Amino acid sequence: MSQDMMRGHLDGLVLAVLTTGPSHGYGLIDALRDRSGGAFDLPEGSVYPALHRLERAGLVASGWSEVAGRRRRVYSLTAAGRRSAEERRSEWRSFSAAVERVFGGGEAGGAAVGTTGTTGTTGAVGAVGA
Amino acid sequence: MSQDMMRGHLDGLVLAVLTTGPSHGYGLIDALRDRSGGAFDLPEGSVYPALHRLERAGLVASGWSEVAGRRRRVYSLTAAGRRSAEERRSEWRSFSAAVERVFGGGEAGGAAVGTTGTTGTTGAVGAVGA
DNA sequence: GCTCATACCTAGGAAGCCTAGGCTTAGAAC
DNA sequence: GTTCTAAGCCTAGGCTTCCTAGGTATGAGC
Repeated sequence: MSQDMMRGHLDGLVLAVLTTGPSHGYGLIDALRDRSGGAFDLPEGSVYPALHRLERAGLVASGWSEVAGRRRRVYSLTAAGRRSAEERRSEWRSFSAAVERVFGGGEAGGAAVGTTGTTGTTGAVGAVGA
Repeated sequence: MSQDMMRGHLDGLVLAVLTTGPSHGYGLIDALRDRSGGAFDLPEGSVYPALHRLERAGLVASGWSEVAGRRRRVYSLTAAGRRSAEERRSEWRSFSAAVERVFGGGEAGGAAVGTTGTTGTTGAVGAVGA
């Protein structure tokens, strides 16, 4: 994978994980890694701020729980969060489909891209080359 | 669609459009809008800096052309740009598949998310609720 | 002459993610 | 008993990227 492709997608992914049940920060990181097949191995510095952002926005709620003498902050979806998770999923689908169209359109080699109506001019390019 | 989901994807999309042939800034905006089915209607302030960035990186080359008395800066892929376009496409495919797995995994309602080995504790959460 | 569409450009701001640190507790190692 | 590792949490600061909002110039239509 690479740098920051997931800008703007993290929140949706976190919400998606939380639709399966409450989780705490560390567990969420693991869940994201597992469910993505190892592709998303997010640093804590990404996930915790995201969770706080989502809580501020009222999409998740948190509570402390004590497990084996250790404090955990457990996050779960609010009603708004559940709605938002659905929205973000369908937004992702649209986005993904659009990207796919753009990437897919370039398959067939030579077709001109169309320079806004004024057709037949694109070929006459000066000093442009590989 | 929404705000800035395409962070980190713009360059790849621009390169993808240019694989079908040279284009200038305005034409590229049109091509992206058309090929995405209207989803990507990018402002010039996004596209021009992206083109300049790509040129600095050696992935596209530009040349001026005169069309109907108007100057156009026409961009085309370099050899490195073609390689990069391919790379970014396959990166997108991986990324997209990973996101799909995360979004898809939440379908079946109640399955616990797994809180890092220490199983059977996630349910015992304090004041967390919708 | 005015407006609109084409066509280019840039400065500045906002947002998001990551790097790099710091904190605590439990359990294992020695 | 001290030290180390892992589980957990957190934040400040920086970098990149995109968008907003402005600017310029030409040709066509009225």
